[in-house]
Amino acid sequence: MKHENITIKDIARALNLSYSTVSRALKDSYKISEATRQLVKEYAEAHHYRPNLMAQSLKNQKSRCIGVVLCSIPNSFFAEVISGIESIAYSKDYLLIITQNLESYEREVKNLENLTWRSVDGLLVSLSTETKDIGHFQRLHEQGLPIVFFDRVTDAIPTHQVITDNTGGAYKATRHLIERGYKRIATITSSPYLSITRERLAGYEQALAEHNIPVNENYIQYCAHGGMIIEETEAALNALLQLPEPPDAVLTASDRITVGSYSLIQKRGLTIPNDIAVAGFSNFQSPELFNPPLTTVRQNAFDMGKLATELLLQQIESKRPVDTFKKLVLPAELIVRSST
Amino acid sequence: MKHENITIKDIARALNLSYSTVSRALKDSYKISEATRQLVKEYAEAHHYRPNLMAQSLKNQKSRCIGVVLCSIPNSFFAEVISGIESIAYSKDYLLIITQNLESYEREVKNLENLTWRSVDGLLVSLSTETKDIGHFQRLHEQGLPIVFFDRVTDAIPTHQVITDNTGGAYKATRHLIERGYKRIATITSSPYLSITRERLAGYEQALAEHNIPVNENYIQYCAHGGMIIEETEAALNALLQLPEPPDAVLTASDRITVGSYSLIQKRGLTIPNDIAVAGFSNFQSPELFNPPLTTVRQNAFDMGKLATELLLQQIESKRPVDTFKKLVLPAELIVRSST
DNA sequence: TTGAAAGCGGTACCAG
DNA sequence: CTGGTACCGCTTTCAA
Repeated sequence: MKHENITIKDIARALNLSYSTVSRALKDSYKISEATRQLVKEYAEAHHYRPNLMAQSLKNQKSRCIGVVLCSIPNSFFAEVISGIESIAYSKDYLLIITQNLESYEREVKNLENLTWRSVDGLLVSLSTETKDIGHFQRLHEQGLPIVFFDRVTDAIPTHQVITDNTGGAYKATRHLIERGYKRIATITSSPYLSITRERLAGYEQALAEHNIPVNENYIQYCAHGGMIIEETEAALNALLQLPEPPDAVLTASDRITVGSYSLIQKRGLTIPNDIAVAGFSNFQSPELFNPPLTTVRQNAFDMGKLATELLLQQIESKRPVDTFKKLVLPAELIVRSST
Repeated sequence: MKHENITIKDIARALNLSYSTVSRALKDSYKISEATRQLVKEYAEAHHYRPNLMAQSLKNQKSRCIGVVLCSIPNSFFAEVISGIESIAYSKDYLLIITQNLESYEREVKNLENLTWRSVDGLLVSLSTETKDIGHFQRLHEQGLPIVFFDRVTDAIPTHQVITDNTGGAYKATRHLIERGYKRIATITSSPYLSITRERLAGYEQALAEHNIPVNENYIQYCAHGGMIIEETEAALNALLQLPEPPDAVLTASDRITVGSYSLIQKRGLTIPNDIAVAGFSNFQSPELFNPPLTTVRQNAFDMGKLATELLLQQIESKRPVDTFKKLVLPAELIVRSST
């Protein structure tokens, strides 16, 4: 009842052809007469023929599904990435299976099992903050499953990567703070396992080094779950403010840490930027509406999703195995507002 | 290479049984001896047997996919809804196909075609602002495809619905404005085609009526695309501010309209709430960080996604056709902050 | 209780 | 260039 869709057999019967001829005509296979091809195509068109994807999948061992592995869908950065992924996937008739792990290694593994069960044709992955061991991805990669990492990547698996110029972004923000005259610049960053943490820290340290400011280890605070748990951000902030020489500026290295810190600082009655300046990585839609307007390092999340998907589909559809991999680095944009 | 998964045939061969026996044993079919059932199940377990979903789909004409139709993935409200949908769908091994139409009727229709081609088992739908004619959904519904509408619903199709108490939310916000002493309360709302627009308008008018304030049609402005296009919000705001008696408060009826208005009002150099107060429907994560902190009507987006999905799956898996439909109404929460 | 076989809708090989 | 047929993995009648 639900799908009284026309099938190849219907066409064959109607046109007095064999199934195989119809199938070939539809796929523009080389050895087929122009006449039959025309005939079949016209009939198919007229009757709204759409190949049954389940049958195709079963036969071809391809599902035209791509799996997405990330920590949180409503996170503004990842929501934008998904939007970018959707734009490409959908235009190429690929289906998206989106999973979120809420920064849990266990859920990441479980989601991955589900995705492979669904026999996805490829994977777009941004690692969870808890993920130290990437064996689960390694195994799939060795079995030949195309994987593209984005944002939170790993170099342990040879694949395409799409990331932001995190080092450059952190560098620009830190240099900006230095130039504004701040002397004691701290940073609250994400899990030390993550590539983005290392990269952003590198930019932070590079800017300090260029201005002959020694790195003070006390000024570097980690949030094991990227600020998903507000208590983490609070602990980090407390640790900073309780120092004998508390920082006069802080670079926050993720969306949730940025917003969490902003809120916590204000709750403590401190004034931004007079008591402490804040610059943060954030893809919030309206940081200019914040009080005070927030200086942000913005990532191009939509394009990241698009590019990662393009690379993945390219690899999925490539005839011969891909063995040279690209690392795409998107620019990070520093937007100075009055919080610094 | 990629999927050296064990199949039913492998089990049958190993255990010297027929395919059909194995299949039945695995599904706890009634006529099967306890002994064989045990044997098969243990072997399957031990060898990590997972049924091939593509084969199952083809045979059962069920894809275990549900399609999601909405306007914009990164919109904070919908992103949260998706997160709720994911939480249920994934726990029940359903796959999610998410489409976004950017408030375009044409894209909505096109996406719907793609979804039905994918033979989804059911649909979760929130209409686009442009959608006046719902024939495309009607046809599918008549063919027996389960559909659940959420947020932006239609009464023209008998199905489950999950919505927010929009009328109550708008009523509470408007009453709050009246009680605060504002006299000329305007509203900028979404497309007149949408259920949420009508419902929110009803609440607005109810509050005015209860306080014997006549409705001034000039104080009601529509944004045809729900504020997705900033120019719409700007035009609406201009229309209000150019009135001989411009409003001293405004109720904004969607996330994007709220944020857009906030930004535009500030750009004009007006002070909130002194020059004009703002209360708005919004699921932004941190309206308390705004300048000034924003009074919001908040919806329970995550639960909306969860409930809608539960209703849909219930219907999909129900043996006999469902003919009584629920309309679930979630509470709207007014959170007063200093913008009013 | 179990087995054999048809079929879901395509694809691709082999013959002709 | 076209037709016949086996098969992808699973479900489900029909017989035994």
